[in-house]
Amino acid sequence: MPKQEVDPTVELELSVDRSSPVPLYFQLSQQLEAAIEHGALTPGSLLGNEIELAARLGLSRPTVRQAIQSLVDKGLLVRRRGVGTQVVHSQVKRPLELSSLYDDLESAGQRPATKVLVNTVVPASAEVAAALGVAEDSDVHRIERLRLAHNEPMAYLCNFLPPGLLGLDTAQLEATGLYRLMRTAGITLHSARQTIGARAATAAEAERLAEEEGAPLLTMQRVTFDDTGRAVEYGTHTYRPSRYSFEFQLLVRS
Amino acid sequence: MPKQEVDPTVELELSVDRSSPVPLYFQLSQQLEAAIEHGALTPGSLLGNEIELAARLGLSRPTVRQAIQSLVDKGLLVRRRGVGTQVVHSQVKRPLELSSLYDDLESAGQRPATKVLVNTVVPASAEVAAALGVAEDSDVHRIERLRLAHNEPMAYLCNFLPPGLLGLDTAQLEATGLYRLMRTAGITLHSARQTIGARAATAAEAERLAEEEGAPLLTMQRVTFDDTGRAVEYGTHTYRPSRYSFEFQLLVRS
DNA sequence: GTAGTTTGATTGTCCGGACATTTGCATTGA
DNA sequence: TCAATGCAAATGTCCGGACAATCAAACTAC
Repeated sequence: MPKQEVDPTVELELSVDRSSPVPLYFQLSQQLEAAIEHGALTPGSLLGNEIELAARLGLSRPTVRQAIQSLVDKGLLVRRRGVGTQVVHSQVKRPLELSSLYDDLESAGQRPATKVLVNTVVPASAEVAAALGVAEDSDVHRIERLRLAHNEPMAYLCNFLPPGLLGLDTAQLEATGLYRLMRTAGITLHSARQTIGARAATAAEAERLAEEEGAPLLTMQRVTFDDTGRAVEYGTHTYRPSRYSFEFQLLVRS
Repeated sequence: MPKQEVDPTVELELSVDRSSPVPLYFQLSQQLEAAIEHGALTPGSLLGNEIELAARLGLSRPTVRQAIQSLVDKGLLVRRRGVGTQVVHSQVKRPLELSSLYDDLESAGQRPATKVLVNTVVPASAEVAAALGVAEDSDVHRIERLRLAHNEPMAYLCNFLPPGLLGLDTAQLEATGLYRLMRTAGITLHSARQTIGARAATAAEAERLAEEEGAPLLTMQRVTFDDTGRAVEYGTHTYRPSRYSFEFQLLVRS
């Protein structure tokens, strides 16, 4: 007699609230994600078939599929036709997201500090104009900031923004990150194009970051677009590699 | 009389082949993507409502939605309830994918060359064992390669693989990339955890890459997992920043 | 004229079903 | 014993419909 595989979801307390305004598929996917997170669904275990799961919850199969699919897109589950849906052996933290350095540091418990060096309006150089898609020599905001952690400089951030998009208050910039300001101003961030590289520090850069001239620096350039396709920010950042590196998770598009 | 907005999809020749084995939603999404790619669907234009589109193609609305959704996930379209579906103002190239340096170079028309320096089996160090999830001192493959473009060294790649996963033929490694070898060996890549940083070159590193000691180097470490959650590769790479930088597109998870 | 209201258009969610395709396992046959 | 066949299970694809939520524009009232 073959070993009877126990369906883990049977023991799981799954339920949906039909009177709630939050979509049913979302309620389900959140519960499944939580179960995976705290180990109720162990990696590698099968996730019992969709039909029965739908029946037990009183949902339709498309709704259950939508919930499962969202977790597959997050990389938490793997589906195999003819086999079933499996929980991926973790290691999955979170995919690379469009996050600000500020948020990264804050979630790492570093209590970042920001010092605004420059907050002014300048004519756009050719490089900035091309990145933001505005006319050369037209007005753009220029912000230069120094990001500190534990009172040590960590990164030098130079950003350009198109005019009239955002009220750029120096006090607010020191209290939070630029991305958070943009979001609260009603800008829907959509995508960004990034380049990460390295180079030797110039004398000016070295001074700002308390490094020596010629020391290796990690560099990042980014143009960010909102959901209408407008470029809303162009940034040129330099990081001290001893204090910061880019860490992220990628999923294979299949 | 208000200006009559012309629905761009009306002029588009969309059609599906029901006898084809390729899914209908996929046929549609490919045609839409192609139309966006070569400009038949201009950025910012509305993509006429789903219901009518479905009717015109003789498809059901869920099928059309599935096609549209896949393009939304790729960042090519934006949906707004009560408004419609818009083509994103381009700038979108491709999202960050789990690609090999080899493929990157090849698609840039650089005809990369690879020189295998080391291809052997060694006992796993603590670091390697932790990354691959194997016992310390157990056997692992070790590969060291030098990647060249235009006869100039560009990157030094050091990789560790668990044993028995792959036949590692030196000739094959020089002819193509490691990732392509893994895929053709039937390994389904799923996700990877990466760290990108910078540091000064040691004397040995400088010699390998034809740089000077202390010159800035771009570094990348990566652990790759297949869809069963096994770690299938751990790599430590160093790049010459004058020859290579990481360039990619991110989408905001919403 | 301006502010608030209605209304039409469009996507979001959800249902219940049908059949196809793939996989793994058990059975059968040589 | 081993290979080929058949079967059951699971996900993949697709349909047609229903109602809800949201947004923008037209409309109305002041």
